[in-house]
Amino acid sequence: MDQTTTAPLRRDIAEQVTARVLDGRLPAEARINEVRLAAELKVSRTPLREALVELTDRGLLVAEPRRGFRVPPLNLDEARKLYPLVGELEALALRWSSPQDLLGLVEPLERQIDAMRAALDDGRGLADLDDRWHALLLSACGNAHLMRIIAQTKPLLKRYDVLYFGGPDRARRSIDEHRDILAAVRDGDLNQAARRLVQNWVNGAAYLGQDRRPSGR
Amino acid sequence: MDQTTTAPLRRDIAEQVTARVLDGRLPAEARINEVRLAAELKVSRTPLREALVELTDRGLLVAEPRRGFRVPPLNLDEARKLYPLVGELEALALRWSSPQDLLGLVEPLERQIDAMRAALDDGRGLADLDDRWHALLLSACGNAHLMRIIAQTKPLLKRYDVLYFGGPDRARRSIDEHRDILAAVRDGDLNQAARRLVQNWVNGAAYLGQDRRPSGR
DNA sequence: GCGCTATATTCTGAATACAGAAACCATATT
DNA sequence: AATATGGTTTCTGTATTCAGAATATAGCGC
Repeated sequence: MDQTTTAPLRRDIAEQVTARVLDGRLPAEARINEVRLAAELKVSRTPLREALVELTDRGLLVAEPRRGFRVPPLNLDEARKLYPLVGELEALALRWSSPQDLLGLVEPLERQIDAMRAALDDGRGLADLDDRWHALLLSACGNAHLMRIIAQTKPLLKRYDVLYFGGPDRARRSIDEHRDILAAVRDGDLNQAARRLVQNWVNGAAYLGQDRRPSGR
Repeated sequence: MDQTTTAPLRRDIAEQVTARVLDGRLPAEARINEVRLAAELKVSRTPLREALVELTDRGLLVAEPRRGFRVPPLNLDEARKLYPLVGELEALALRWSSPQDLLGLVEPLERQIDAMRAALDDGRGLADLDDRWHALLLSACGNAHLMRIIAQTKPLLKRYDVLYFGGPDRARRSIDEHRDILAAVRDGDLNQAARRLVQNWVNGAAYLGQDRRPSGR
């Protein structure tokens, strides 16, 4: 069977650096000190730099000529463009999915929605469930390059995602949107489903502008 | 202009390696010998590897766990998915362009089409003009991430593009399609223009099936 | 002669070393 | 006191070195 294929070190590192950018351990605007970060991650600079180059190519970091890597500033304007972008990319993936395979996904997708309803108050858990739901929905798309692009683009958006944490009202609405998307899938109307999927992301962007309310309740 | 800003070496290297993949000096299936390639490019392995990591992340190369980097095989099925993908990405960029800015582009785009008509027999020059036309058409799109994705995806397709080189008949048809796209832009009907843009790419894919032998022996 | 195993070589992946640019700091000068 | 300036230190970008896996080669047994 499959032996333990040693993944290249840069893969792990890229994931860890991504996590640090998303959770703010590497905050916006921060310059990255390669030696210190390498020490923290217990690796040498070489694979770390390879990971940083990867992330820079995806837009999660920026490289300034002789000044190294930096976490780009948070930019509401950029965020407002990213949400529709991910929406359209996912919509494309959905339209290009195999309709039969999609029908097989209806039931697990339904169950996931139930799970989300049960986790209305757990912001982080809900975000995870949301991610998995979208991933599952798009798992029937055979366009590998599109899927790669989506996977590489979503972290850019996640950086803003964590900011708003819509709260239960937003969560409820999003769950309803998921239900409607799923209904269109069940009907075999992929175009309708795709439109609703875009709308789901666009609606997510709408929550960016307003002040971030602490999730107290 | 600011010329003193030394671009990182990996940028040059990535471009040179891309060129070698596209023109076949690094043929499909070829494994990349890092020391040899570094010697040929007169650089050390470190920035070369950084460039290879970049290109792998874009899908132009593949990395096998402990066997290094490889040029992925040509895959007609992949190509047939890449053309519509680039088409949809460009269509998106067009729909998101500033209508006013687009109107300002109509005249230069018209001139470029004339230049293409004059270069009907020069396959390589024509391909260049085509590239520039599309780049110009999308230059009014302000979505930086989408533009980056497009720029990173097109080389994947170029690998197949050079194979067919449709000939003057295909060229003539493509030029007509460009004219029709431009007409829709002139009318301010971006959706129509976007649809025609997708079709232009899809038609490009149609020329792939022809004279390319598969591997089965 | 053919196949298998042991050994040598090659190559990648990672660590370390080095050179030059940028940032920092302290001092001196107006 | 504020600012310019020279020197020092830090950090990046690149080169080189090292270790271990993968592949090729030669030797050995059958």
